[in-house]
Amino acid sequence: MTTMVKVAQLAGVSISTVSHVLNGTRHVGDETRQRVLKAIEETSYRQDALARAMRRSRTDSIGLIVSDGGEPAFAEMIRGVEETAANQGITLLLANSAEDPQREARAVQALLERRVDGLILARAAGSGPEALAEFANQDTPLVLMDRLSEDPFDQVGVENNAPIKELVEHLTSQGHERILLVAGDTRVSTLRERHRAFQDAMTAAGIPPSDQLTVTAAGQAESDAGIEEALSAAAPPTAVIACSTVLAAAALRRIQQRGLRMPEDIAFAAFDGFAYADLFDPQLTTVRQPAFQVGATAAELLTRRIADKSAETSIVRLAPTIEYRASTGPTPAS
Amino acid sequence: MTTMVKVAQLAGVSISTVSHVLNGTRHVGDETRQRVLKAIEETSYRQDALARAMRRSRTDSIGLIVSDGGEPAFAEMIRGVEETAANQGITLLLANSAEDPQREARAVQALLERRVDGLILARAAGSGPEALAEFANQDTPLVLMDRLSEDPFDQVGVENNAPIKELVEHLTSQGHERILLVAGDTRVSTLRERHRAFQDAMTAAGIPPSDQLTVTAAGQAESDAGIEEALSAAAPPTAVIACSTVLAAAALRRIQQRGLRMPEDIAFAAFDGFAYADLFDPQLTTVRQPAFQVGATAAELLTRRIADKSAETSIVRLAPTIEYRASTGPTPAS
DNA sequence: CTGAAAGCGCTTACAG
DNA sequence: CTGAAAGCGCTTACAG
Repeated sequence: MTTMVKVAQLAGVSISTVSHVLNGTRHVGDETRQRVLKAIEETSYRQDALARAMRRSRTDSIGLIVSDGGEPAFAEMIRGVEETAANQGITLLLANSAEDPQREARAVQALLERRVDGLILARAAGSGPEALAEFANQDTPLVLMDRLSEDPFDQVGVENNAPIKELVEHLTSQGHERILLVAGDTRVSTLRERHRAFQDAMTAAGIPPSDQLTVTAAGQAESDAGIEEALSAAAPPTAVIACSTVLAAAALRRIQQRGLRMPEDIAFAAFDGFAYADLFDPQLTTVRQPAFQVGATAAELLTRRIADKSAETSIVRLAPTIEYRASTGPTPAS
Repeated sequence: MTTMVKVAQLAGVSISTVSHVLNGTRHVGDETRQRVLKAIEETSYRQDALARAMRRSRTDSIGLIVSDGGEPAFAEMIRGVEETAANQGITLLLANSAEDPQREARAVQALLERRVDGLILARAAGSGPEALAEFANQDTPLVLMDRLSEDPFDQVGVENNAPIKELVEHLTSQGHERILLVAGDTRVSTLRERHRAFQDAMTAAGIPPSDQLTVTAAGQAESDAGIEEALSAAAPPTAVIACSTVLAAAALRRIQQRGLRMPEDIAFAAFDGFAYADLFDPQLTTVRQPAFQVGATAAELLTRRIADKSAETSIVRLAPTIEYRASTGPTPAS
């Protein structure tokens, strides 16, 4: 492998000069610079980012740990982070905790050992507060993505209250009173917020939320069972709101199995639904998250923080858009 | 930041000993080792992977460049690579070329500068052979993923011939003769292979493939126009095979717009279709790729190659499974 | 069983 | 306008 020493010898200069030509860190005489450039070319020299990072105490890399790389929304967030980082010459180190706090903890350690300049974290469902203790001392900046908390870090996620409220109002205005909420694992902050927003909106509509019409469950099997039970109750729901893609899929399967028509027998809406919700029949009402933008914003918050560790922490909530389609009946005028 | 020096001082040993305790590279007396461990604990020392990598000429990291992070199949491959790497203590550096050869070239350089131990590449559509020249000298191992080529590298992708052949036979056996192939950008090797397989299978069935019933196009708009033209022809197709998720979505939209019923008016099948193809109505026949497995295999091939640079190169083709559903009419006995 | 020292490939004051 | 040299934090022969 070619190093600066060889380049310097070939060009007849010192390695200082090679370094300065490479990085543009000080003026180099035109003729000298040409010789260096030529030597770089001839030796097909490539800078060693490791050695550079070690001297500069800066790697120009950031880490991203997602809680579920399989969810389409997270795939989009990853794209947003990557693109924003790449545009700034920053390399992305990616890890997936798969909702396992232990894997999350290992990933945090691995990335810190690699001296990332900062870290973006979408926490695993069961991840406790100790996971964040590491970052309290401000050595390595941390940005919380999607799954927010009360901790004093930069954060970016989506607004969960307003869309749920709007959805509930849309359904209740059509006369729905028995609305099933498939909320999933409420240890996850997004799902907890949506659950809470639902209860508030129902209460505001004068319909006390009932446990029979709320499915909260950590696992897939539990969710399935809960949905089945709710749909087969004596007074079944006339509408369903599912709080995530997987939950929506689970609910739709049960609805199809029972031969229920949407929206005649049961109205249906999903938070963060399917990539091609318009291709379903009936087309599905969906709360669409600006997932790419969430990732891009996380990367921006992080680079800002890296540049200025003493800046005020900011918490960004991006607004999802509700795409009304046939599965919830007539589209509201908007 | 704590370094080995501080730990060594605290424990009253040399940094050699600290290093050996940390890495288990030589025996250390039990009492000494305990003192070192205690000092590590007290100082909350964390190894510097950069310095370590520099000395060892090995980073325990690999790079992955995907051509389209937005495609669900690639998201799965990324997961497969990440999980396999993480299980071996290897960190993943991720880049997305977004089908842009220039971004791909930049990503390759960035990852090589970071001294990844090896690279997995799903090439961008328009990427030429010069992109691979870099790797001919065997310095950094390269594995080609999903989009294969004639070049002498380890490669992993899916078998494209057999599923297309089977699909065509399934359709022709039902009497379909005018089958539209939506092939997309045939500069992409997977799409080129599927296109070719289609022509072969049709010829074998005694139906000469026609240009009117083949849409090859690099861009979305072109594809849309081609599909529209084919569907509105005097002798429209009675069946459609779409070669990717985006192409399938484009075709389905046109089919829905025209109010065509599936499979009565037109049969439909997609290669690498939708995450929830069973939730569509009618349910969609889909060729499902083992995408996670493709990623996992890529990572395995790469680590094998890193361990033994002189091993025989291997080309792995994983078999997709065809999920027959209502959109292609009666399911074949299997 | 342990330590002193060289060196991985850079950047960056310091000096002229 | 340019160079000599220290040092980033480790690993690893070499020596005892």
